[in-house]
Amino acid sequence: MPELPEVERVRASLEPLVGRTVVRARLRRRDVLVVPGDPPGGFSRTRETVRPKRYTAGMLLADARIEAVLRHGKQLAIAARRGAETPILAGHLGMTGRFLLIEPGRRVAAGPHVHAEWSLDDGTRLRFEDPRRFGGLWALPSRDALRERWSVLGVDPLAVDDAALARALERGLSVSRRAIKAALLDQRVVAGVGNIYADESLWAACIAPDRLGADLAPSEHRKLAEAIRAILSRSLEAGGSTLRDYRDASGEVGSFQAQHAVYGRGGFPCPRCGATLVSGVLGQRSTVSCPQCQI
DNA sequence: AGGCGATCCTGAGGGC
DNA sequence: TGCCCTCAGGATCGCC
Repeated sequence: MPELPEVERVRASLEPLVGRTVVRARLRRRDVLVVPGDPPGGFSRTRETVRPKRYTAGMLLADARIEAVLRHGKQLAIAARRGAETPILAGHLGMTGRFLLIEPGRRVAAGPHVHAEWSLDDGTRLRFEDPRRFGGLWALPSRDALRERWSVLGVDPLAVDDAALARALERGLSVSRRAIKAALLDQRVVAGVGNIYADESLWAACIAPDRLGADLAPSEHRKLAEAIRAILSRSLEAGGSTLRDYRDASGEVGSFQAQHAVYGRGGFPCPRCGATLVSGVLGQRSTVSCPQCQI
């Protein structure tokens, strides 16, 4: 489950693309790409029959020069230039999505879930694969379109402080009148926290996941903001958490899973107080917490 | 209007 | 050993 640390590693490992020109782009599965005119979630997710819009290789950045690889929360974007145009290819890894960079001359067998492939002017190839297809690609016409797409996202967890967290939690009833864990999973509140780091952060801040977001005290905003920053930056240093699928674009795994205090550790002792960690379901997500020291 | 349940999808892993 | 069943989970849609 790539969250911010994992997505940031993927972004960094895609940096060698900057300056390269895409000489060939190929889409193998039309339904992993959302193009202008498609329903927002992609035509395959709508119940009614929607005729797919035409897509062009240009939407996948063919003949464009890559200028930057960007990230906001868990969202990625490859920004490019083709003459006066500045096309963007945005991406989300979902649960099992991967970008894979293949050096010139290297052969890597393609599995059954390679949905898009690119060739670059130096012979490097790029693949997007995603067995479960919770991820996807979005073709955007401009940087403004990317800004608009990202404008709904909340603050960056690496920079979140108590004031920003309090503001996000108090912004409307929708965010505050629900469990703090559910609020943390909402990308409009803090962009980039997912199930693993929500549980880890709440444990580090000694806050029970089912507390209402609106009921947190100012001191708890501070502790939680500190916990989110500390855990995400430690995970980033460790290369993220590799549970099953996660790899960066060079195929490297992360090691932060060895430092998880609660995620996946239900029934085991709390590393802080020794009480048995309890796992349950909150916000439709498996949730592990310490019943004794998270209050 | 906001909150929450259902939904998409495939492979890993447990049980027998 | 091999099959079958359950479960994991981000984001969106639709219902209350």
